Amino acid sequence: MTDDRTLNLLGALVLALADTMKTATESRAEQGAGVPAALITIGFYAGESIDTLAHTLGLSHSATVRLVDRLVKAGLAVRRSGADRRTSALYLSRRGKLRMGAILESRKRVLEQALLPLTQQEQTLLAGLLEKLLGGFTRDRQHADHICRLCDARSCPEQTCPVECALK
Amino acid sequence: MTDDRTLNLLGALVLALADTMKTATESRAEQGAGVPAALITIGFYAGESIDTLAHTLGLSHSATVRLVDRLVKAGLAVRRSGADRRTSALYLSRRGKLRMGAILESRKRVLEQALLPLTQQEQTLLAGLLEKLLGGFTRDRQHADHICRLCDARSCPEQTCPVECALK
DNA sequence: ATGTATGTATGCAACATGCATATAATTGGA
DNA sequence: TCCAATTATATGCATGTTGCATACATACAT
Repeated sequence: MTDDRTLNLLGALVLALADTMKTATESRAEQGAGVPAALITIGFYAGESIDTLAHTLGLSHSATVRLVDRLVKAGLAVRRSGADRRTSALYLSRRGKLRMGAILESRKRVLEQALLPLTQQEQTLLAGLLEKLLGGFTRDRQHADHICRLCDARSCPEQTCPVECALK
Repeated sequence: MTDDRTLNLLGALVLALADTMKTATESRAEQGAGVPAALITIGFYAGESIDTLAHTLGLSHSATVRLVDRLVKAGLAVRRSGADRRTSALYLSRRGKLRMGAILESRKRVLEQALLPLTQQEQTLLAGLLEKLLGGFTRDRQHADHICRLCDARSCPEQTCPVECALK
């Protein structure tokens, strides 16, 4: 039995922050909506296939092919030959890595700014609640990857990530 | 000085919940992305102009005109004459009100489900933190409307809404 | 009265997307 | 060894939403 007002508060914050993150990260991207998540995913999972990327992004296969086309054309990513001769292995170029860094930085600033109203103590408290929420929310492997598609994996060890841990 | 991991947790939850809310509300809408917010906004602010709606939705004027066209064509909304002879006043039809109810219901279910891992106490705690975050995040009138564009105004009195209160 | 601002509508081009389909490569069985 | 089913990628096509520039009507101010 949840207070309806709490629902609205959560819904509103989620919407507001997601909007702002979207704007901030896409302004650094220049090639459309899926780009930030694509760069970050490829960056952290170098050598990934297009198919895997498609699942993480939640796009159709064809949409992902075009997205990769755009990244390659913009000099941000490269297709190399993968394990199979069917599969391409995706990597970020030097430029792509820089872009990825800028996107992560941009996202970080938005979240830092959002957390300013909370004291250190309150932030720790919030982190605990978020862990529980994320743990309960995660459905499966694919969903987990999708949820974490914009995360900065450098500051989020898998062993303690509530999304990862929910799978075990 | 915020822990980087806390940032990721917040970013991940925000992304995950926003995605799910988007999917849930749009599956009830049938005419594209802006529709849920449009129906809810028109529903709670009957007689609103297209221009005002555009600002709340964060769309260009022309995009909003087409959106309203679609709503009208689908029998969900009607254009009536407003204060001016320039301005149209937007209202929901009977069908539109039903649709709005379904969208709100859908959103509510997602948020309720998400909050299940928390005890009653923890939910109250979270609500307090969310109030602070929302209060600090809100920039101005227009931003406030944008943030609350999917809220169920029936369960969120203006006097205590942190987004509203941040403006004063 | 006349020029400026406001609200709405439309022509146009750009762009991302999904579906259906094509092609190439791998795998597993007969 | 060969053929069918599966897997991975790529492309033609249609659809749908968007913003920009522009047009038009109405309101307002000087």
